[in-house]
Amino acid sequence: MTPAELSATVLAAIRSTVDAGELALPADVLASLEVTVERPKNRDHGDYATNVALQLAKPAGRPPRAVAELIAPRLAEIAGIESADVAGPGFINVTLDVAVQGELARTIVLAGAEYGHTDTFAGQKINLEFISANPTGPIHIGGVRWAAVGDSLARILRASGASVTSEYYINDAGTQIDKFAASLYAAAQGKPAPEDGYVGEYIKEIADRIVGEHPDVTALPEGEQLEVFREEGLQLMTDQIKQSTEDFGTHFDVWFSEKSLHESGAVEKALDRLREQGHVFEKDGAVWLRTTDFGDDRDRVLVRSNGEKTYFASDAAYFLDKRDRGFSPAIYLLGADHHGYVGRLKAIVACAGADPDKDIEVLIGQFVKMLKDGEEVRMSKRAGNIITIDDVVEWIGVDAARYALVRQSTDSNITLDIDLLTRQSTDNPVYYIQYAHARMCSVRRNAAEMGIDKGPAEDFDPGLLRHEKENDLLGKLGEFPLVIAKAGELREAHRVARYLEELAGVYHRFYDECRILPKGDIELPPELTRARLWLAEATQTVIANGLELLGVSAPERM
RNA sequence: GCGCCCGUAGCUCAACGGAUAGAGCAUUUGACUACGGAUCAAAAGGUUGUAGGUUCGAAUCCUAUCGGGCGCACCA
Repeated sequence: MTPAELSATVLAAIRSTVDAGELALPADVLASLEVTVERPKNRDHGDYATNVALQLAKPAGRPPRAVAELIAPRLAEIAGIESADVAGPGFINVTLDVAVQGELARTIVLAGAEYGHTDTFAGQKINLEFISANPTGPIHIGGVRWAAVGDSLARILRASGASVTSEYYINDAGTQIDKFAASLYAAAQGKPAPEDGYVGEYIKEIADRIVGEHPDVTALPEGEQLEVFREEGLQLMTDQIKQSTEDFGTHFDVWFSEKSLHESGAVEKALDRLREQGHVFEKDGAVWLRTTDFGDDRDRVLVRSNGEKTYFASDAAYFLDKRDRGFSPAIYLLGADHHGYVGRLKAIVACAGADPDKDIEVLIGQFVKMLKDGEEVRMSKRAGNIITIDDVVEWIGVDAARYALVRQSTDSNITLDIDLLTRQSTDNPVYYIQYAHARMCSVRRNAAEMGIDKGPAEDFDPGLLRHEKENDLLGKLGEFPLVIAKAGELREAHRVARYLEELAGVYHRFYDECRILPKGDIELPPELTRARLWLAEATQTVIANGLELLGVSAPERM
């Protein structure tokens, strides 16, 4: 019995208690009631515990324990439930029959890669935009965090049934691109970089490549040269970013060009649509959007008095484009330096007649801080000390990098010690998880050599899995679908990572105490060996499925 | 000044408003005739920054305050 099935069972028991006239509950309370069951930390509290009686105490007008005393006996009568006891302030602790619990192993193995997937977000069409760093340089360590988190979030939401389009917004219009072109031009000419230009080593490399492919370029008039450097540089830089993210296991379904919004007239059209909604006005020769109507702290300029459209105008056009493509919500994953954008983005949505509470979500992630020799490293493109996504991959590999970045809540600043990273230290918990997976694979290899396998599904006897460590493991395996759904609902990918660490721990402890294969004078009933092979394979399945959600490999050997 | 995020073990971090706040690293001590020791067992480590409040129950919610990070453009 899975936790979800148990929740439904508890709900049914409550309904029948109400139907029998033993418990009075307002109809709306009963209709909207969500029963949660959880694995108690203390195993004296049964296999699962629910606090539903505590929640119902007030609407029922009865003490929580009294409510629990009504529900528990009905649960205890249900087939598969060994006992249901009232404890503490009114928790109901449920213990399942061993075989009912063990059945989960067969369920998981048969479901395979599908286990953990639910239809929680079925029907939702979600747009998930992340990184979207300017194509004027390689993705640095800050962007890498979003590459790991955003990509994992996309996978998690898909696993819970959502249709997700991952998207990278390329800021290929505007003055920063002019500066980029001018910087390339200067580098090619051997001149010092322009003021406020881009300086890194990569500028020289790109300039050299362009000159290599267009030997005549330096002979052209300056204006034409700038045009070549702009177009070619943009292309090369974008290609590099695409390559880097793909190498990192992060895939974008859509690469969206800001320039295309201008060229297609989408920005103009967006301005018209906002005008129709009545939130556009003119002042001091500029065109403004009255975002203060919707909680922004000041109104924003759409078209400057010199006639140039602002970045904000293309932001508005971009959101409308997403909306026209049918997404709700459009999720933006932004760095902490952009949190001031939340208000204005929401205001765009409201001004466009959409619902800022439903059609857009802005997730703010905190920065990655770096330590070297015990001191914080301040990156600056000017100082040429930027650490890129490719550097990180080269040092520790994709698995360790993605894991280190995704295992922590994006609400927290994280600190990465570069010395530790470059030393490829094995204290990264990702190895603990991968090792559990590799260990299971090794057991299966050994079993195969001994001519043993888990046997056909109909011969699996779930009632044999009665060891305490087996019970722990089964309980943890059962949580997986809920963890994924919760991580998706809260947009918190790190929950999956933390869960896998717990699961790997429970597996290692099971492995330590419960021998799977016979050896020498260790006697093991063949049917127990087979049952444990089912359990171990179920664990392997869940670890592999979980790592897949994080974009981390599940190696068969390490 | 206004706004967003954070403050939990020596360090890095967890904890749908739930029962005795948990892991890893580091420290101390055990288990190598190993189904892979990249493991396991155990010890030690905490007034959840501080002070109030809300309730059956607060690390979590509210208020104040202290400390840290990041923002407050006709820049992109």
